[in-house]
This record gives sequence, C-alpha cells and structure tokens, in this order.
Amino acid sequence: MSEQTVKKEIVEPLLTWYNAVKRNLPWRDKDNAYYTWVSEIMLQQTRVEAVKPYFNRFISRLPDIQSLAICPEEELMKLWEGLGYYSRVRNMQKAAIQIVEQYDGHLPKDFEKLLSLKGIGRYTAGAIASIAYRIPVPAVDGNVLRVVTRLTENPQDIMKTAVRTEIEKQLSDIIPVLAPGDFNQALMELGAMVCVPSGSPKCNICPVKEFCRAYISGHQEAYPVKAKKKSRSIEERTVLVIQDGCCTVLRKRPGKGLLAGLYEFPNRLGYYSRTQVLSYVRDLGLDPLYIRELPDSKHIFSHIEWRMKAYQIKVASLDGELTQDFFFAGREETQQHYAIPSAFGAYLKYLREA
DNA sequence: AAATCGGGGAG
DNA sequence: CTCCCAGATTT
Repeated sequence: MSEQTVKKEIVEPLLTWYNAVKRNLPWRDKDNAYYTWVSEIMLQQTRVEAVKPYFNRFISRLPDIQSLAICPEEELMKLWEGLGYYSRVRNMQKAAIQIVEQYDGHLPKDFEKLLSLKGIGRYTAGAIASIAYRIPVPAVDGNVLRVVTRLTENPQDIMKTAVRTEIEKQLSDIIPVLAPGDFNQALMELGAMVCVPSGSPKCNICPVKEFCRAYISGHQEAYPVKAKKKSRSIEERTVLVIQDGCCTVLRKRPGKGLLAGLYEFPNRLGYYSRTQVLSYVRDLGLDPLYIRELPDSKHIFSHIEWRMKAYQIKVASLDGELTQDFFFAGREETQQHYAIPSAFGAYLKYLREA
C-alpha cells in the first residue's frame, strides 16, 4: 500500500495555531525581503537560538543589499565568525552584487529567479518567495520533512531528492494562496516546537494530530526515516601560538575548502615534538627563544574531528619578512579584523600573552 | 548520488 | 558518544 498524501484539512488549524503561538523573532513579520533572505541563509543547518545574536548585528552593519554588496571581505567574515558554513555569506555577497547589477538592488519576486542566485536553493527560494512576496510555493526544510513524513507515515529516506520533490508537490496542492508564508512558517514552527526532532514529539498539544497517521498508529518515533551518516575521520594536528613581544603569528587560510579564507594559528598535520616544532619555526625564518606545551583541545566538524596538541613559542622580534602567508598581528587588531574559526577557540586566550 | 562544508545543543 | 539543525554546492 502506498503512503497517502498530506491532507488539506491541516491548513486551517495549522494557521490558527501558528497565529496564536508563533515566536516573536527579530526577522519575523518585518515586511522586508532582505531581512527574510539574511535570516534564511543564517538559519540553514543552524538553530534559531544560534542565529539570534548574529542577525541584528548583521542588519545594523549591512542594512540593505547595496551595503552587503560592497562590504569588505574581512568585515563580512567577521560578522559571520563562529556561525559556520562560511561559504553561505560569501555566496550571499555574490548574489547581492548580482542583484544590484541585474535587479536594481531588489530581490526578484520570482521563484526561478531567486533559485538562480548564489546560495539560494529550493528551500530558500521557496521561503523568500512565500514569506516576503506571498508567492504560493512550498519551502521544504528538515522540519517540514519530519512533520510531513509523520503526518503521512512516509517510510522513504528523507535524504533522497525524489522524496523531497514528492513532498513539495503534495504541499503545492494544499498551500493557501492567501497566506503561503504563514503556512510554510507554521509547518516549520510546528516541527521546531511540537513535532520535535529529539525526544518525544509533543502530540498532546499538536493542532493537527487528528490528521496524523503516525499519531493515530502510535508510531511517531519511527519517522522520519533517514540513512545513517558516515562516520567522521580523525585528524591529529599541532597548533602553534608563536609570539614576539607584542604580536602573534597568524595565517590566512586558502580560498577554497574547509574554513576558506579565515585566519588561524599556524598548524601542522600530525603531532610534533618540541624539537620538530622548533625546527619548523626556524624554517619560517624565526628565532625561537623558548617553548612550552599548551593544553590539548578537540574540535568536531561535520565530517572531520581535529585532535589538537599545541605549543606556545616565544620568538625574537623580527627584522625581515615572514615566509608564505604568515604575518604578525596584535591582539586588538586580530579581534577587530581577523575572523578566526571556533576550532581554534581553546587558544584564543593566549593572544593576550603576546 | 555522495561528499563537502561549522558549530553547538539535546538526549 | 550520536543526531540534528528554516541546506547549498561541488564532485
């Protein structure tokens, strides 16, 4: 027996429930498509609570698409520092430039045109179109996939593209023309607050439980179905906090790959001994005066885990140039201008000991 | 279709 | 620990 489709009867109770209990979020009900865009990019794979402190600061500094388009890279990355998935903000700036050039600085009021912009996929295009412009298109994120697979007891793997496409089609058939944005947000709000991903869903307070096959059968926890993730690989690294009288050595990471274009303490793959570290520091053109070990730390990315051993090395003040991309930076200068990812968070405190 | 890309909170 | 989060892009 094939799974049934999501019922049109959920629309009204869902909208009523949403209007009664929705959270007051900084980007919600603001009638500004740019705010919707920024919030949706920040919210990709990121919890509402994590986004809150970033959103207002970002909007204050970059209040419109034009200002985003011309923002210097260092400042842009600093605004995103700690939020992760840094290509999101780089893509957003590329799109902003395109919007200024092609659309007179206004987000296009068209799903396909939104979809063609950098960093805007099917979910985000649907969210902006429906929330900011009342265009009746679905916006299927992880919340919606969970809610809908429970409503319909859909046993398919939600990671498969075909499943999401099918759910988009089902939702397209019931999405209310008068309030598409509220409907999409209501599904997401329900997923975040009631039909939750961790722990038991709060079916007792669900406005659409009577239309939910999983609730009726008591199999809520069986959905959504999702293939198990591949396990993370482990990388052993040695992190170097190299300092003269005032400053600490930093490096700008390559423009592609992990943490692209962010700043970091010099670090090497593998665990180095003191002797190996001193040899490496001399190779950089520096004159080490003394060395001590710092506490180990660990950082978990989505697909890699760094296990870090670290050293603090005092070096003589330098006359000439450092090799490669390395440079000395003061503490204040670093905090103001250089975005350093959380992976190095355990060693930021030593910036002050330069 | 699978891999890459961050960081933090919940259980 | 594992899993997930208002996913998109690259390979």
